[in-house]
Amino acid sequence: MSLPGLVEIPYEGAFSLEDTLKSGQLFHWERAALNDCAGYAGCLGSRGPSFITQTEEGGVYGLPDDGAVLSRYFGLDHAIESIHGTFPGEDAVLAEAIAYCPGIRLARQPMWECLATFITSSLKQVAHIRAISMKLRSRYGEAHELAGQTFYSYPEPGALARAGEDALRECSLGYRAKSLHLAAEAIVSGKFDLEAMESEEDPEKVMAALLELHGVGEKIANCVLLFSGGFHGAFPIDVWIERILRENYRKRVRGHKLQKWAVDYFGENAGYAQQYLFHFARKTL
DNA sequence: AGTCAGGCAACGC
DNA sequence: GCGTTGCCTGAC
Repeated sequence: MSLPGLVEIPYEGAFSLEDTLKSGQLFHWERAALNDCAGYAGCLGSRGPSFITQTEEGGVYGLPDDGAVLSRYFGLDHAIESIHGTFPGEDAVLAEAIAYCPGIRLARQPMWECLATFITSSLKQVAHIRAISMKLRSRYGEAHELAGQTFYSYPEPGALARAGEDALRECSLGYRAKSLHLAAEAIVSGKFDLEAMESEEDPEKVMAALLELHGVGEKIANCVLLFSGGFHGAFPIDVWIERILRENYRKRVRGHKLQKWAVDYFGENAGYAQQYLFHFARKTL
């Protein structure tokens, strides 16, 4: 099957576009229709809008380019079966979480967009994170047209640095405005070398650089490693993960000890396990 | 009206 | 190291 004007994006294993978009990594994709085909559209970093859709049979189709950009962005190049092979053998909880939502993928977002979005996420719920992202985009990003709708790219660090903390506060950011503004300035000044960090292969180095930023702690840094850096061993612990580790895995420790246990126990793809468990916990606990 | 939410930094011990 | 507290905002 093919869809007019769209490129098919191949993948192996389970994939659900809907579940991936709802899984707490990506906050700005919007429903859109292209050539009478219903799907989702959004900007990747500072690029113009992309479009993606999934048929009932599971086929994934998108624009623009040859699909390689979208494939990488949505983790369609991940070998899910072999990732599952690295999980602990006997784990009924994880098995149930995977069965609950088998099609979730770890995205690979542009680093600045990911970092900035998670800086604004602290003590916020998904709907609000989304509202903040959209407001920042429409105010400081660049407008692009697709199929009669307007989509905004995520603002460049320079745009947010110039805007200033007080202006950012007007986007419902509260105390997060300071952190976001400082992060933007750190990138503009080169204090945080975004380009170097995007291509850095050692997660420890990226982690160390991220923790230097005001407003970035272990949780947000791990989110950036996992959702942008492609380091699938990173294991962000938020209240939901902590809850499921406590209630279903009987773990009573917290902080670094819990972090170390999780990484050791779930293994090299602990972050994928985290993503299944997170979604499962959010729906069932 | 008060509580609480998908963290963090600053401070006290 | 560990625990506590204040922080903006919106939803209930």
